[in-house]
Amino acid sequence: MISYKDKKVITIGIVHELTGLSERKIRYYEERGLLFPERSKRGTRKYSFSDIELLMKIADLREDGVQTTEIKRDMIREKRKKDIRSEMLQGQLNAHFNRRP
Amino acid sequence: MISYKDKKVITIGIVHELTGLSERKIRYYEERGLLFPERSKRGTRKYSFSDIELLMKIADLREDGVQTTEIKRDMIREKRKKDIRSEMLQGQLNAHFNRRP
DNA sequence: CGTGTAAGGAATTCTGACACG
DNA sequence: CGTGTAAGGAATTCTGACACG
Repeated sequence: MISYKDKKVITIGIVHELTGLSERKIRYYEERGLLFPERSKRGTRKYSFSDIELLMKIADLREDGVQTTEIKRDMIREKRKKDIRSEMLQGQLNAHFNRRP
Repeated sequence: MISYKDKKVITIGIVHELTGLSERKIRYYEERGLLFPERSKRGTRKYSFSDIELLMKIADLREDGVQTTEIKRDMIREKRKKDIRSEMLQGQLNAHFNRRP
């Protein structure tokens, strides 16, 4: 289920090229818990294409004056909804095929 | 038709991490015309996931003693075949729908 | 709170070259 | 031919801090 889109391989300089965001901003949004780049052996941050898309969304929201705390809250809400939907789907599949989960 | 797989965004250090090939080898295969990374503004090489897959194939062939010249020749042959196939397909489509290309 | 900037160090990348085989 | 390595410079990245608002 994880493809190229989620592989963390892009350095912060390239992310800056791709998004136009300053490295300061990119690091700050991480500090606020909005995204989680991996680290290479020597400690440099590595981002995925998904991270880049997320950063663009964050940039849009920030332009509208939305604070990072609110952005984080919304992200958590959305994730919860998504988790519930996949739980329900899984439950229905179980009911049909397993009888006993 | 171009997706994340072909976007050139990965620095040589990460390519080395991912493939296990030395930077020397990676640059040399480029010198021999086997792959074509892009350059960032400041001149650092940028590779795609496709490039990484290609590098793994090259590494396998090199292990079998195949020279870079032969590898290049084979790659050109394959590309030609592929081009011909898509030309033929295009021709058939034209014949069916256009009558006159 | 969100972002810029100067600071200093450590790690990265680049090129051209010499070495060996 | 294919690859390692030492060399020197330029660019990158990192962290912690101060500034402003």
